Amino acid sequence: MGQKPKRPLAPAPALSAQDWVRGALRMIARDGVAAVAVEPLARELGITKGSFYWHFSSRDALIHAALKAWEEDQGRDVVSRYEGIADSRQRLRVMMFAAFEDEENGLLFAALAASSGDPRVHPHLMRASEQRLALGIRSLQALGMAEEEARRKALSLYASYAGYFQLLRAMPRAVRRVSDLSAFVHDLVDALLPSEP
Amino acid sequence: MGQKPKRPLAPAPALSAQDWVRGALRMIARDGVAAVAVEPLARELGITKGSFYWHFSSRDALIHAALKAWEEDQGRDVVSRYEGIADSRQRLRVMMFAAFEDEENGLLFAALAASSGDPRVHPHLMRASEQRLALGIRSLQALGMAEEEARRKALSLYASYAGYFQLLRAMPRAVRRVSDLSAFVHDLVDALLPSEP
DNA sequence: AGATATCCATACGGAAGCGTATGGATGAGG
DNA sequence: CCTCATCCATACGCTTCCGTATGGATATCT
Repeated sequence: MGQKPKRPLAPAPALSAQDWVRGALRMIARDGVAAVAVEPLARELGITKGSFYWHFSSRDALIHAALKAWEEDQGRDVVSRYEGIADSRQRLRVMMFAAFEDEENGLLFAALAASSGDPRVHPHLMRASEQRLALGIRSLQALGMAEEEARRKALSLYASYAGYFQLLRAMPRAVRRVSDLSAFVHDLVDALLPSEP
Repeated sequence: MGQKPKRPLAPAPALSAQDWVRGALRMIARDGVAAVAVEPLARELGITKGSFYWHFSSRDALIHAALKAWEEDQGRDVVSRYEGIADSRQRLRVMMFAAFEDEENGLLFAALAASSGDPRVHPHLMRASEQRLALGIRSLQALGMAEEEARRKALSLYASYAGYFQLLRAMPRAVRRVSDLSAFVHDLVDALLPSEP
């Protein structure tokens, strides 16, 4: 007697570094990068710091791992899913609809953008954004748009995306009661893309 | 001798609560609401906590004062500057241009939106946003737009605003090298507002 | 069974910030 | 000159978190 194993009965599946990374991403999505703290996260996972410092050398290492995982995800998506679509107009439409419909990713993006002041976040956010912007600009130019205008329009589209999820994160109810999402995106795309040839 | 008055010679102008509020707003604009800390801010002002706790009862009181000041500023601007313009199309154009051109306010808005998870920020951000959105919706309806569409378009405009400054805050150089601001806003307004009658 | 590697608990020291307590400095009024 | 209100400095206890040290538990291999 006198045992106090804390963990009920199961022999504890042993947490992996992945589990910590996923937890960190959850915390980022909820409260931003600055809120990623070792002890609170350990409590959330029902474990102690002892585990954490076995898997990671420091809090910074965890944050970097989480951001790296995020950036790789984004890159994979953009390249694999959209680069392949030949028709530029169609590619842009698909990109926009997919972007707006993936709420989880959109809210995570908003959380990272909210933490853009953090020097650990900045480079990852930068690369992901420039990749998307570049793809948008190329697509618009392929539709016969001059470079300057293509840059402006691509920025408009990207700002709309960023702002939408920023607002959704800040005041979900106010945004959702505005209207149907697909009608919203439809309007947006119709307004910002050049009309069909 | 042996005096160490720290403050050079002038008899110290005596800091006001206003000074602390302004400092808090600077810190918010730079690093978000969570970064508003008493001791660092005191150091920034070349003074100590002793002063702070004479003017304010707590850190929270300072934050609330700063947010209140911000909201009142916003409200005053919207009401006085734009409510008076009779022509709806013109009012919308003026609002958008003024909003995009006021970089300081835009970046402060972005910083507050980035801190939207903070329960102290939320109500203020909410009221300011709903006021602007409502004005946008009314203006668009006055142009003959149906309510549903007006809501969507107003949200598009507001999301563009929010996203633009979020991106400007996150990656100023990347955004600025996209193009001329006024051309950007011109494009945006032309795309999202109904064409002239 | 004994040894080794893996994974985690606990306890500690140190940093940073909040809020309080207390007293010093300065200026205005009597 | 003395007093009192205003404004600030300093020192303290408290909390939260980081990172380290150390040992315990469990599983696997031999």
